[in-house]
Amino acid sequence: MEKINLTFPDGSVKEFNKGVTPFQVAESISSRLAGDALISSVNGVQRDLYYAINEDSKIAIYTFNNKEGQEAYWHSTSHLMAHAIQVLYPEAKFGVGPAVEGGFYYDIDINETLTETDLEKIEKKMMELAEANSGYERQELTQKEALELFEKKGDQYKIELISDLDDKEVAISLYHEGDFTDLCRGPHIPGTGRIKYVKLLSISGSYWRGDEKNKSLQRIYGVSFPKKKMLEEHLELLEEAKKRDHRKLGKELDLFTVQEEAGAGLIYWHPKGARVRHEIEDFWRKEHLRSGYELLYTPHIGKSWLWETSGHLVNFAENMYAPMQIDDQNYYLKPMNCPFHIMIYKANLYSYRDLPKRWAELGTVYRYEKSGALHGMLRVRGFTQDDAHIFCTAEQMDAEIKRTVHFSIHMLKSFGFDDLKFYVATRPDKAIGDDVVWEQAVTSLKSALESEKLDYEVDEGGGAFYGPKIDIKIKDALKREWQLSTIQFDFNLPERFDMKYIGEDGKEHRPYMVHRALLGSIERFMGILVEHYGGSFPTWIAPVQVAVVPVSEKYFEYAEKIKDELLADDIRVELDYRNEKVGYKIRAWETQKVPYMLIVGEKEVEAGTVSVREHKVGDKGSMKLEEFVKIVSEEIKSRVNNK
RNA sequence: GCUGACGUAGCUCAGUAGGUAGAGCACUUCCUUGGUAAGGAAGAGGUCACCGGUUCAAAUCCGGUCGUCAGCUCCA
Repeated sequence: MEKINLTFPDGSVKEFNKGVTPFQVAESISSRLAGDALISSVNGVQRDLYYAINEDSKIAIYTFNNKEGQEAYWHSTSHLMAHAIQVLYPEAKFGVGPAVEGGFYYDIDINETLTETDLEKIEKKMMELAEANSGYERQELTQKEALELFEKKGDQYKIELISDLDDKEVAISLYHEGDFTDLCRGPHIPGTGRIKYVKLLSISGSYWRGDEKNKSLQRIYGVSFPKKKMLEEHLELLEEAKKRDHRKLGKELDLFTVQEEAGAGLIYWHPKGARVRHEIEDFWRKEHLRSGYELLYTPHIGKSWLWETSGHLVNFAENMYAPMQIDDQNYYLKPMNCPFHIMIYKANLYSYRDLPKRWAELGTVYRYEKSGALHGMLRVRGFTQDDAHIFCTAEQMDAEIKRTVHFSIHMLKSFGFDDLKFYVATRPDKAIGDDVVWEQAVTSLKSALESEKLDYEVDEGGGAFYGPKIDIKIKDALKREWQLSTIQFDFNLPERFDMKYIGEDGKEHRPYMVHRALLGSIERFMGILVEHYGGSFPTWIAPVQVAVVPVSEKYFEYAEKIKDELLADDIRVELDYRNEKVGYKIRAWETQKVPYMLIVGEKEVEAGTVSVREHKVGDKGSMKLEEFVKIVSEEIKSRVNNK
């Protein structure tokens, strides 16, 4: 028997018979691995477990514990779901059914509208089919053969997909599983029996190939796991996300509303939400001043000249609101702050000695968003960017980028976001500015991250048309990613507005320009903050920091004294005058997620103390008010986020 | 914007063989003055999102508008 050498991910090499399959390789390691193995990769190409290896190769075996294995598992489950649907709805036509983050989906075309009950039916059928434990068998064929097959089935979507493939470049493959056949690149898990726990989560519309001109299909989302506990944990996480939904908490904690009568996508900040916002903005301003920024205020509308010059009317028109006529001139509501900051720059002639200029503004902008895109505070039509523009010389560029990245990390961490991911987005297809400048700018962005020893991913072609950018995403308490910061080069505006500065040589030069937003928008940031903390804000940003709870009205006078002293110490305090028992009041403030309660009754009046109760923790015993003030003030001052 | 679902008191929700509305919480008043997650009683509160249609009669059926939700698309 001819032998081949297989190299494992850890670098070790083992000898096998030629034609060995990844499954046999797994078996040779342990029966447990063979049982858990889902797919493999041979020389970097993902393969089914029964793929015959005929030459020396690098091999890796994937189980559900690997991202690769998980994807295959979910992908195979989507086939199983399609299978079940075909059994239940023989007329069904199938679109695509990939694995996605957190599960899988399949787009199907059937005449009736599916409901939640139908999902249960499909789920049940899937489990039935899984028990049959049929294998996923691969078959390769030519484009012509594939077309004939699906024409016979009358599946126009698959026909369209196959027509776009080229069988000289890629193998066109089918996978058979029981009596279900699907066009699929693979690989798949060994058999349906591996699929143990399935939950179909939701159903919604989606266009064939994501194009709204195409027919709308029904998309069923689901998730599956090999172990019951995994499914339970996953569902718990979804449950937790629902509990933390900022729209729900926004209502419960009376932070904000969006009102139908007043307009979609427009946020009304209630007093409690406004207090949180005030804290965020106050901190933001102080930190910017400390970091060498100057603050600006600019108007909310501007003449069309501004937007013609900036190019917004050409490139951003679909997001701008219709103009209003003032003295026979067209004025537009601003979708961005940059032209205004540039106007301030142009009001003076600067020397290279004056640069860099770092100008920041909490600038409220309005953008038209499609009604279906609106979502609580996360996607709105009017929002306040924590915007800034940096104008500098070419020589200063690298240092400014580094400085901005540094500052951004500081800001995000200050709010308790410690898990950060960095992305560098490069030149998109339609872009202005020449390649050399783009190259320089991208290098500058990358080296800024590298010098800070920060890992980053490159988002090829993800830059704005006017320049490349660094995006920073955070992971919240539920491990969900949100993009917050963006740091963008701009090769466009300095040119269009003919900006200049006088260099050392006495001649005019074009300044470099960087746009940046660190928190993104205050509305969106607030929404994310609410979800991250599940409404239990750190004391320094909590709308109410302390609630004073008198045991009965006999102690109102003492309670008022306490309240006044806390107010004098700049602590946000409320006194509960309600004619209720302590238990009732404690429950009320606890559900309002107030960090501290001070219970005062006869004992406290006599001893001159307060009884402290901490949110989520409970009774902390009694102490002198001064002592409590010291503890809380320190907590606020050092902005403790995680207790 | 598109597809689908939904829109009943401040909030969470009941309410289909079409016969002009109900609960809990919250709110108001009274009783109670009570120690660490809901004391008791009474009361007030809704042109059932809006507009139009079918009908003797519409929260309920039909159409349109607005809005919300899940996605698609897009993004701070």
